[in-house]
Amino acid sequence: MALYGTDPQPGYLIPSSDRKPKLPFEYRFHKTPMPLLSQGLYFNESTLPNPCSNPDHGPPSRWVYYYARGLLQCALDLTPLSWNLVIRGYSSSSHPREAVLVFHEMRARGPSPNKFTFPFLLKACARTLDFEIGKQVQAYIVKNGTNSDIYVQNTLIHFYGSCGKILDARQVFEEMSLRTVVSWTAIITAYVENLQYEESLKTFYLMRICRFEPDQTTMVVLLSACAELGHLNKGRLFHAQVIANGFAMSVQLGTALVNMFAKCGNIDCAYRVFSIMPERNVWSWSAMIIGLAQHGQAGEALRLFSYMKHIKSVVPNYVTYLGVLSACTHAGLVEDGYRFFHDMVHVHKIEPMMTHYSAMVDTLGRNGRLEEAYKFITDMPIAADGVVWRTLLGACSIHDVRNAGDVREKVRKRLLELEPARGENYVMVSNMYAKIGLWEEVVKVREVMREEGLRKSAGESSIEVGGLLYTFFCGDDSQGDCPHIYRLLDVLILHMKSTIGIDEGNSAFWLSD
DNA sequence: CTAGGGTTAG
Repeated sequence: MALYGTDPQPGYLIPSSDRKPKLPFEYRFHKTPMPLLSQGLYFNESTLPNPCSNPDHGPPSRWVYYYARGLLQCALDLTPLSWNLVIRGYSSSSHPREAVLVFHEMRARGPSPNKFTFPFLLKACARTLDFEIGKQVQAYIVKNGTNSDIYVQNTLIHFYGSCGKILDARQVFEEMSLRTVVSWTAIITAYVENLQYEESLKTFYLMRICRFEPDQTTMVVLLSACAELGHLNKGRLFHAQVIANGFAMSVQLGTALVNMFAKCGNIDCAYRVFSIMPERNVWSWSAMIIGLAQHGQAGEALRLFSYMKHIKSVVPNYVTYLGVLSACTHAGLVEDGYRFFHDMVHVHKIEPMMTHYSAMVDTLGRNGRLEEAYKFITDMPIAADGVVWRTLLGACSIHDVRNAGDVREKVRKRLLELEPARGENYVMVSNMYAKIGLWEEVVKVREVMREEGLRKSAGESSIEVGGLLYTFFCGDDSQGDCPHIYRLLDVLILHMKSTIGIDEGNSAFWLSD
């Protein structure tokens, strides 16, 4: 609930049958003095403030909403503009659903919605992922005759993309008679949001063939696609285009570049971009901290975090803490992990998400503190998910497996109860037993898998060689010289064993299945 | 009064 700030609670509807202007219930019981409608209108249509005109200024105070709604109720002969402003306010607030309710009121007793109404309304539907409502809105748009408006069409693409309906988004895009760079970016974004990164790049090439020039927003989206694909060469190319086009290094563009370089394995370039960014916010800092943590530079990540907080006075958010906790995991800093976790909850009032819990479990587990990790899980205020249990099971497999029987068995039981249909879990359990030589258990687990018809779903990875991206699956031998690849892998494992002392069990664990 | 954007573990 803390997330909702001081907004009014949803579900409040002004009864349309009530002719006499009356203040809403919540309005009457509000503690702070507020302007009374009976003393005349304090706002008119042109001065009605947009409660969310600048999201950086925090959530709007609740009376702004009540006042706006009271105004809609009391005033007669309102133009669509008044309604649109209230719908706009809600669509970018933390209660976007309310925008839809206001729209219903508008249809029931207000003027006819116009072409400005729908972009706001669809934005609200996109934010609430309300596909059914949005679909109805689209039908209404067609009836209303505003479906040829380019703003409406672009928002429709965005809406369908957000709801995971990429085909609907594509259809809207195809049927457009006129497109702008915004339309192209919207459909490219829809592909990225739906994890179809290759398709997003293809659409970009098509965009270029149609002689549209990308802008900053397009580049930001493409860079995030490169980051997800790990496609450093493409990312570099887009970076070059950013420079060649003379695009200003905005916060979003800089953050996207930092993230792309970090995800593609070039932490030095990430840091270089980060250091020349003219402006940074918590997202930029988070991207850099996560990048450093993922590259094993935990000390640097924590130093940066401290610098961000104390010197730059940037307030960390839950993503920043993901990076910080992951740095603690990689550096084996259990006590620091506890301390950061505590700060996150009690100083910054951030409610931990499952990922934060699993990072803590990972930190404890990797340090061999298996009992403690188990207790941490059972003390969590929310039920642990499969990821958390798998994290701890993984820790049981690498730490003192022979003596960890107690925790190990409890974890195995909980995991298989929670996700009995997930093949990967059985593979993990079976490998763990194999490692400590409990072969009869291995046979039992494999038996269960066979009976239930369970298989491990194929893990997917990709690697860039000579500018070409190769995507492959677990056990996939379609990539040409397979024996050669495995021989090379053996050499690499041998090298790791001799340099950092990876033990036999571990490499067997990695290579299984 | 309108459209598209960055950060999320193992």
